[in-house]
Amino acid sequence: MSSEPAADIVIALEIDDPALADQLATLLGSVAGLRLAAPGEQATAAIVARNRDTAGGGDFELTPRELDVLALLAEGASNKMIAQRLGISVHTAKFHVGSLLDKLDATGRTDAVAHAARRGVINL
Amino acid sequence: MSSEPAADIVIALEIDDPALADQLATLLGSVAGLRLAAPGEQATAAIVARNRDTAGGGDFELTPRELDVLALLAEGASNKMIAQRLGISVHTAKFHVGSLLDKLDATGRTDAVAHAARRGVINL
DNA sequence: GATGAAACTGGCCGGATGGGCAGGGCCGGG
DNA sequence: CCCGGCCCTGCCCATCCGGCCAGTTTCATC
Repeated sequence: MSSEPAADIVIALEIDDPALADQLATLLGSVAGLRLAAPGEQATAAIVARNRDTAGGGDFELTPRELDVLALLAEGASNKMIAQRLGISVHTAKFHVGSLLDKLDATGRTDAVAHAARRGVINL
Repeated sequence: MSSEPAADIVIALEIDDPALADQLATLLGSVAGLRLAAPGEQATAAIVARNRDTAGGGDFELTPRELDVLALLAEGASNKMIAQRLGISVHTAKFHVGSLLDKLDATGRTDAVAHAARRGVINL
């Protein structure tokens, strides 16, 4: 293995705004001596948003009930647990989870909490 | 969408480590479409240190392979996807996920990524 | 050579998950 | 009054998940 004198600086993008994140990813992707972090990778530094601008594209509105199940989802709760905690039936829990997956554009509950955490909808 | 780079992205450096800050300043200073913020200037984004020292008591010893599947887990990947991405069988993927659940004290894969994110093992 | 850890693979099975279908009630805007 | 959104519930079904059993190889250490 060719050991370079200085390893690349690994930078994680923690930007809510998809457009801005994409711009930065493009700009930084071609910079030598610097590399974007893969999901889950330990980064040296992170880029965070500074000014809170109203997100134009990825704007979604979760209903109060959906926020409830999302919080429980982040705790690793099963549909049965969600139903018990919220005093609703398992079917309704699945119903809300389904809406969450749709609105968050997630393939599963794990992906849903990851996306929500990335966008700052929930706080892990 | 023809989005023209109307204005440069202004980035503030908020790094304690002078050496790292200097490196980043040098690297980013030569990137077109992006400039560093003047002192006190309103920045679009900020770069913060993500150097987490996990040394201490509660530190996990996840094997390299387990870190691989954990990263994919954070992307919402199914066992099948993990197997394909890693070039292993679904059984082995499930095996590693099982070890992960055990070591992270999680009840499921969703709980596992939440715990891992909370403890800084991964960054979403 | 033995011993252990890590990685890998297989089968089996109960339960959870996700998506589809179908309803219902409540409430506010047009 | 009717329509739409939100919330709730039921059933069916293919798939996935997690845990159990079993085995293999490779590698480093003793």
